[in-house]
Amino acid sequence: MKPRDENKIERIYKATLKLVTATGLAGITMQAVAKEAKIATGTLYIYFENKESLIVALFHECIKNSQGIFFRNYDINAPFKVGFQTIWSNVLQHRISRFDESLFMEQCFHSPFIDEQTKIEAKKIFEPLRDLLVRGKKEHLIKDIDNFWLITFMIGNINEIAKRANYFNKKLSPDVKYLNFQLCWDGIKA
Amino acid sequence: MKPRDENKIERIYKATLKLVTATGLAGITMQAVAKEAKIATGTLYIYFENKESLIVALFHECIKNSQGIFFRNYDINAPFKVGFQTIWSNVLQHRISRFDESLFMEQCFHSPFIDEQTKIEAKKIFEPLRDLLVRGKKEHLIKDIDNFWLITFMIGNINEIAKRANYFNKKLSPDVKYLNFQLCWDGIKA
DNA sequence: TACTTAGATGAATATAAATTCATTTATCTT
DNA sequence: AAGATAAATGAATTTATATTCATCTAAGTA
Repeated sequence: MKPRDENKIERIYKATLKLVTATGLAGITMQAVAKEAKIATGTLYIYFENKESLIVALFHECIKNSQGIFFRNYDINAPFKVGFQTIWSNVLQHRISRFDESLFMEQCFHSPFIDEQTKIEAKKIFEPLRDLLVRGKKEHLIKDIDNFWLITFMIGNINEIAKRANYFNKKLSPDVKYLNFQLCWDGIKA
Repeated sequence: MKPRDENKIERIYKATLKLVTATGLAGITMQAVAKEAKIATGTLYIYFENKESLIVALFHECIKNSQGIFFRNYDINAPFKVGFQTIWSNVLQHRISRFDESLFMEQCFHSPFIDEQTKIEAKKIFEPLRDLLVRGKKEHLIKDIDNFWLITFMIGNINEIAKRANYFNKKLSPDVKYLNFQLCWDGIKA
């Protein structure tokens, strides 16, 4: 038998992300994906049952990728601010280096493809961050505000940096990253 | 001759926004819009040349609506913090009360429907805010950081509050608004 | 009141996109 | 090396969606 070309799924994902970045979820077609991935349209259906399952599979892949990055080098025993800054940097790093995946996930959240249950699952990524924030409040290092709003503040901040950096083609030097972190930190600190 | 029912355009816009909120730009069809607006599909084409021009027209309508709200009650001669808080509140108010419009505009930015020139035009809304921030820096009230990042910080903050408030069905009481403004203000203040 | 004009309708048509499938190709097994 | 098996292809088919148009309706005008 002929074995599968195991790079093909990767190629299909890449192609889909590229097209979604260019034209949005509304603009992609299976033919365009196939062409971009340099395979025949029929081949898509060997790897994915249909368009919806391609998108759902890619969504889960993106979630998995982000999990691997968000808590990299995060030491639960490090001082609060160190841990917080590590996660902040990781999430920003993720949004920048995998901008197309971030955009794709965001569009999926408001599409007919992803069901409610999946959305709820996807939110659980941030559990360790919640624990850290509780600790920060106990240690009186940050404002005593509901985690919900602290995370809203932090994530909103990071998402917009990534979006506008990408959109306006801004380079995120260490200085610029530091300055942005400072805005976020001064906001939440006690 | 039979006159146009001038409420019809409004009904079509409402229907489109409702559907985009529910299923994203990727999910809408002209038939669904017509059904939601309780008119015949053919009637859509009396008011709009085609699907694209419906979306483009609605996009411009949304931009216009936001302009009217962002600088309401904004007094250019008021103290810096007052002016800043007025704009912050207005933008948040807009994002909340016209959440569907905000979502629609955001999706349009990454869709095949809106061209580059239109996107650039749409960004000009915030001009008066830029002037205010320059003044705040001159008066040493806020950090001496490029406007680009200050606006990124402020808008990212507001957008995420609106999104998560909507998504998790959170009520934004004056207390919660104040607490969120405090996070933003402590971030940018000198 | 009869006539004219433009809006409204929704079934019919055109177009575009998703999906299938007969055929070809590549690799493995014996 | 021949046969078996599954991948790959892309044209053909099906399905979905955009758009048109013959017909009807309502309001204005003479």
